[in-house]
Amino acid sequence: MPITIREVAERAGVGRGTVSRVLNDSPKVDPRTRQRVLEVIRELDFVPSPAARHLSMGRTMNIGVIVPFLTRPSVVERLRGVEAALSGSGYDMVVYSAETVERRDRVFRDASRGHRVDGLIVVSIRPHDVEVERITSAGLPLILIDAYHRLLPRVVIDDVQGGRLAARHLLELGHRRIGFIGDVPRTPFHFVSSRLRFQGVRSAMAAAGVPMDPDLVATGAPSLEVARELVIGLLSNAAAPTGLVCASDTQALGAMEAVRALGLRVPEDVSIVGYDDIEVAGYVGLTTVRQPLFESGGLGAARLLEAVARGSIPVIRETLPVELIVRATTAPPEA
Amino acid sequence: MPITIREVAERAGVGRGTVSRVLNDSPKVDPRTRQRVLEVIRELDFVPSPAARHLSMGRTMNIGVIVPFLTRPSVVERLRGVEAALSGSGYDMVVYSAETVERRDRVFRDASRGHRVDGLIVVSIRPHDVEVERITSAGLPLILIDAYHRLLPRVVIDDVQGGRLAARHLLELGHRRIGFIGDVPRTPFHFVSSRLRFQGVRSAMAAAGVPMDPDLVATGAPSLEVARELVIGLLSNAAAPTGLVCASDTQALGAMEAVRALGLRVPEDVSIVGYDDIEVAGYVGLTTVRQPLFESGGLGAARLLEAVARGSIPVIRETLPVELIVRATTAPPEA
DNA sequence: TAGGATGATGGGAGCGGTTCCACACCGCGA
DNA sequence: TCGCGGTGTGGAACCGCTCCCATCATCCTA
Repeated sequence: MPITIREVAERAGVGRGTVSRVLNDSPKVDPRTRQRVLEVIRELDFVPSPAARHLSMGRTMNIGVIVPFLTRPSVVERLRGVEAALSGSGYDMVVYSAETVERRDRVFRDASRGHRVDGLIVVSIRPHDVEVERITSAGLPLILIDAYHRLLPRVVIDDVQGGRLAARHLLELGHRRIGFIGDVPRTPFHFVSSRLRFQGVRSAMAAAGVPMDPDLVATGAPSLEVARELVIGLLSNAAAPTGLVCASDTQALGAMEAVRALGLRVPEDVSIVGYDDIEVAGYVGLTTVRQPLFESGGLGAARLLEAVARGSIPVIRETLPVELIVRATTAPPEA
Repeated sequence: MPITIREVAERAGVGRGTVSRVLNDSPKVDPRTRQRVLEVIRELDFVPSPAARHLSMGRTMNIGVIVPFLTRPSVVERLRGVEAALSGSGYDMVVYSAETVERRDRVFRDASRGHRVDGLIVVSIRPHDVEVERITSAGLPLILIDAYHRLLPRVVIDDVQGGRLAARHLLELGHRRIGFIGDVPRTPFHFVSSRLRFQGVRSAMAAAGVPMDPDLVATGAPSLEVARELVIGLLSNAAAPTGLVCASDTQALGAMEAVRALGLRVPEDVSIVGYDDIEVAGYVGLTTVRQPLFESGGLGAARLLEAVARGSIPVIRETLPVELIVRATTAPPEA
């Protein structure tokens, strides 16, 4: 049975209120008394019960993080950022993972109902209006990372710019027939990054006065295998693309495999640009767009903590920049 | 201000005790009363406060998970398994990440002191004896995943067998000069899997009557780059290995890069076996050892939940099997 | 019809903290 | 010497729930 504040008080010969005051370092405690209490606390290895503290203060010292598939490296990286920012703040990180569509809704209810957490971070998922309504009306601070909602604060990464950089790079190399491999347009989670990246590609093309051929755009589940099949389809086309922008490195790897499967070469026959800069990207020499994933998680968490401390809703709409990493999968088109 | 049990009781015209009984579906409640209470609960969208519940029951409904680097895909995969097993159990998952050595100790203290969690899962880290002592004497159920301690229950994967399978595969192909690329022997986290895998390699070699050349063993940080340098060193040797077993796929990728950097070919000049079967392994055709990572997390969490329910310590020492996935990076040695 | 067994219920106590109020004690000036 | 304000302090009340005990209604049996 763990030590309670009462035993500390007895042992130190003071009242429970005084111990509490020491714990919350309230100013009105005699230095000598404080010293004595602190000694007893150390001696007994006393740690106040979070549950009791929460009950009387109405705060839980938990921050909830709702994430989609932990299989996505980008999600994990953001989660790491959140964890790093939370660590040392006194807040614990409670992870709610919405791996499947059915779990999505339950996770939102679990996380936002009752008094489970003091604040909520939602990564890469767009909450429904009713969820937003419930959460905000419950006074629960909420921040989105890599997601958009007109009523909510967010930290996002400049996906449009990322797509633009990728396409512009190919254009500058001299490519004209540029394709795009993206995520399916409408997912139950409302992932939007792929769409935004595509938007960036289009805008770069438009700026360069190069028409975008809709036949060179293909979407599907963001797996290596699906991407490979999509790209095989594109390349079998009469007017095949000479350059491809992919919405993720995983898909870019699939694209590379497709090119090779057709007996073609990267970058001589087809240039490929990925997105994410995952570890193997460097290994295979993939030209890609790097995003500050870790930082986005950290920034979101930091802003949320401020809001929780102030008891207000976070105010931030920040867009972090991306960076093009040129490696070996892009080159001027032959012929 | 959220609804409390008192308001539900008033509105339903019953006592608080009765509402509590309904919530915990205790048998002794008249069906009609229960019905009425449930209606009011739904009507008011009432959710009992976890903090209050915890305080009076002495349970927090939190399970703590201590993990090392979330950058390791294997750790994330196990975490997914834990999360899946916890989901729907009513328990929330609190993640403590020990990214750095300094944080390691603090994380253990945070997680085990006070009444923060009802049970603890430690992934891939070996707790110190004093930590074990403190946690168990506090009556906190604890289970290790991918780690060993003589006093603690565990779920591990058969690393020795994995190493053995990998080496045996190379031996059967006719290799005799077999090397090993592993993790540094002593890390602050006490990672042991690399060592066990090496042990398996040795035992397979011994069983086949093939001597193991200590010059063909190299260890270093488990990154692609470090592995590449190590392998370049090995291959520059007078009597270079024809086959390599690597303690992780990441290292195997580094090894492949090294082989190529030296103008040699995989598998014609050097056969390579990885470990983990991460996503890109299939992509690059890496022969590797697949382990039930997700399952190990799930099994550990399930056993812990049972123990928490029974109020006892978990009793399990389970070793899960591995599987060799033969792809394109292994072949009989030339010459 | 009285008495006992049984089942359903109300409500007090307690979980371990925080907060607030009352009070003891101090030094001060009148 | 007395009264005053300020400072530290002890302890009651409370946070929202569970648990347990006492109470009461009901039904069965002698």
